[in-house]
Amino acid sequence: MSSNVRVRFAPSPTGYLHIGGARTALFNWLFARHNNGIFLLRIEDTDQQRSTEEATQAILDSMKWLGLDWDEGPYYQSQRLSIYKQYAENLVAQGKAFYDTDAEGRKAIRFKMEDGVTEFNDLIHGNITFDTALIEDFVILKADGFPTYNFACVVDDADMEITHIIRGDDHISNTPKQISLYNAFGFKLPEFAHIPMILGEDGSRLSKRHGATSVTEYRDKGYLPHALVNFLALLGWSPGNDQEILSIQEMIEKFSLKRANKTSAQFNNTKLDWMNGQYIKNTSVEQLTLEVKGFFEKSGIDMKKIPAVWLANLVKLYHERFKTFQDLLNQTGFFFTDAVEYDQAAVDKFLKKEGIADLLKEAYLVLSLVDNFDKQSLEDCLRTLTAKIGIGFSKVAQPLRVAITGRSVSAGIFETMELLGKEKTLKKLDSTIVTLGKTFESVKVDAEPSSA
RNA sequence: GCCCCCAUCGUCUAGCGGCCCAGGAUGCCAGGUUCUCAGCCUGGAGACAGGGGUUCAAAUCCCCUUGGGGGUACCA
Repeated sequence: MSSNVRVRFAPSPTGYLHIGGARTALFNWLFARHNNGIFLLRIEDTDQQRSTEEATQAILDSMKWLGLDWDEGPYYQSQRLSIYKQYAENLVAQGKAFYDTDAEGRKAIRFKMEDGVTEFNDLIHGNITFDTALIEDFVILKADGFPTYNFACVVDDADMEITHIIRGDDHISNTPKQISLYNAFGFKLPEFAHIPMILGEDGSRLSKRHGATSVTEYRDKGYLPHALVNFLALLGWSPGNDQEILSIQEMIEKFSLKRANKTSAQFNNTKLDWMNGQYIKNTSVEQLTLEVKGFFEKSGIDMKKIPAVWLANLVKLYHERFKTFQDLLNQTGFFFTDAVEYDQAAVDKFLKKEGIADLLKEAYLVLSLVDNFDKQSLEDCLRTLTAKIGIGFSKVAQPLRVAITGRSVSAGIFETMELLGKEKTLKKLDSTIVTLGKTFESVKVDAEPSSA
């Protein structure tokens, strides 16, 4: 069943789609889908200086990545110049607008603001009143023949029969101008819903200095689009119960402007990370493996030599341990290199002890004798070793972990060795034993070469 | 400066006059599981910006103050 609801997302292509814009797009999209209405996309490229094709493409890509599909458009305002001109001249003919030349000699058309009171009922804020005497006659058609935002917006929204204007509340103060325009033309007024803005983590306006602010950056850092959508949906809206993880379908079913907030929200990367982790845990290993492959490839790892089964095992081992694909890459980088990159703190804590080299050599020896290099055999092997020496298991597990992975933190040591394989495990271990003798000064070890 | 919007734990929020000495999530702290971390489980600390009203009763309604955000362009 369709309805007459028609909404739009109308970004200006002067930069990437940022988080705030994405949330506005999402609310429009959810509103349209919930009401079986139409969601259309309109590119407001009326600023010839700042609009770029790259930005337009980035916005379209971001929308697609997020899954925000549109039913009409994208329409480009730059292709509708004659329409705006016609409407503007019509206003001049009616005496509601006039030509004006500024100090720089630029000739533009200005709209005559009538003194009075403009009041409208915002779907989110309720009644909002403005004294239009405080608003000056504003330009509607610039000297370059392009319309200004307020003008093009009204002409298009009326022409495209937009029923609900859902946009950031930074547009509240534009609304009286637009309403005056609607009235001047005799257009039917749409409903207005001004949703709060998204602020940076420090509560100030979201800007580049807050780190990642564009949708593409989140994509490139290995976030899942649904997680971002879910997170964004909960910024300024809630389903009314304690549910935080919602499928797209659930969001559509439950979405309502009545449950949208008036208060601006601060973007919180930490919670986004948690949510992305939740989505990763709820995504199958098969699916993740596919995406991880693509992500690792883009990150410069030669995946052609990596068997699919092996990668799936890696993903399985880290399934509950990583929050983003970038995070996974950071944690598992050592699997893809021969050299061991040491974390200094880990070395200081676990390798700079007397007798460590000997202990690792013993470990090397027994490990080299393990035929089936699987986690069970490895566990039996190492537990036997520590029992024989008479030390706690962690006394060997940690040095071994640092020796092989370079860090004090990793997935289970047996699983890690199994996945790494006997050859590479021994190679890394040997490399550490050698390094211990050479450069980890303050450690007294014999200069004899490590056994192989 | 002027105009507009907003105000519940650090953060995201539930709450729409009594069910709230305020619930959930995240983050943080502690304990458990354990080869480390993560995860998971259990517990804990943590908020109605301040001041006036209205009312038998206010986080919820009104006013003021303060704080934050937005606008004031031939930007959108």
